[in-house]
Amino acid sequence: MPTTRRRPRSAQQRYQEAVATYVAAGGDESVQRVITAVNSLARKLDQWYARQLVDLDLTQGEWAVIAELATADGTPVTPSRLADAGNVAASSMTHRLDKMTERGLVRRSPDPDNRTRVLVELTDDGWGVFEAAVREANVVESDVLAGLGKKQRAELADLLEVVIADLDALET
Amino acid sequence: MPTTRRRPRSAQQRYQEAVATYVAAGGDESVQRVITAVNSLARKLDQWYARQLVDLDLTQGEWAVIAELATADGTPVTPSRLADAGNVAASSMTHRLDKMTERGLVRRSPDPDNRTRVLVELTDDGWGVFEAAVREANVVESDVLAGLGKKQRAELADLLEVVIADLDALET
DNA sequence: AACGCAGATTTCGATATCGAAATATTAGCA
DNA sequence: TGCTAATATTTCGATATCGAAATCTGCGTT
Repeated sequence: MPTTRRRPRSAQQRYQEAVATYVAAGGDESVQRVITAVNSLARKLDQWYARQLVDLDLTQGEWAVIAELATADGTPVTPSRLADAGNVAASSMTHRLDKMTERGLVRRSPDPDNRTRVLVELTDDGWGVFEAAVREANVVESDVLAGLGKKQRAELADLLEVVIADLDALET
Repeated sequence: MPTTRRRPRSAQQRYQEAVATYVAAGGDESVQRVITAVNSLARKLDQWYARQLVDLDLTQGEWAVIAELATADGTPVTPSRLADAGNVAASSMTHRLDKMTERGLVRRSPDPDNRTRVLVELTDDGWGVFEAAVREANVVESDVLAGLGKKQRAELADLLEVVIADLDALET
């Protein structure tokens, strides 16, 4: 144990200092409050997801693939789309899919319309893992939002959805 | 060019399908709307940050270190704290700090109070990079929030801050 | 004061990721 | 049709990350 055992600053305190620092460095306050909050929250969630994924013997990258495939909603998904979605190089996705195929989580098949393409799908096992993970994650996520009432959650979601709706227009 | 050039689904469409899928898999709707929105937004921001960081010749991991040090606000920062903050193993942080030290972005010094510890600080060059990055990022971030008025931004930030304030209580 | 335990960092071998080049197929055009 | 440019995926060598073990320091007990 170190001589001086510093208590770690609270997430709230760290958030406030971060906003102040970003503003001091030239950011707009109204922007930084929102963006910093979103990023802080997402990173904290990632930490919790990582712990839960250990139980399922999945890496965060593998989970990203499963989630992307599960939410594709019938649309065919190619390796390159998965790479984009996961912020990862296409060559990394090749290896990742190799391992996930070996484990029986996903299946590769040639695109009937275009032989340069490969389509990736979840297997039944893959779907099973997805549903187990969602139910487990929902527990933590509910706790995270426990401080907000039903009305506040809806308000928050509405505002975030406005931002998301604008997102595509920014893709230059 | 493939035979069928599918237009990629909009971010909004993908978000809505994701929420529907998570709910179908057993998640609460009021939870999934918020959490999915936060995660979608954060990942989209990460993509844009990655592009901007190329200009500064920084990886996302290196940026995470710089941001953590910049927002530490005078508090001493150890390698293990940086590893935690960046969701990365302590041994990876050792290597990352080696390279950043070589480049003159950060400085390691022994903790005067405890010789098992190492304290990490930004150099003047490191601060310069931080400020340049914040100003550049603020441009994109402002665009992302362009659809919200001043009042709505404040409302959104207020709600997110409630969630953040509750975060520490969940650290078991 | 000496001992053993706990914490922080680094070292080391295995694995994952990256970027560039290679391969294969398709689209567009003369 | 034949040719060239573009796209999707994989291969390959270099680098980054991981987890376990090693090293070192400081704390607490006897």
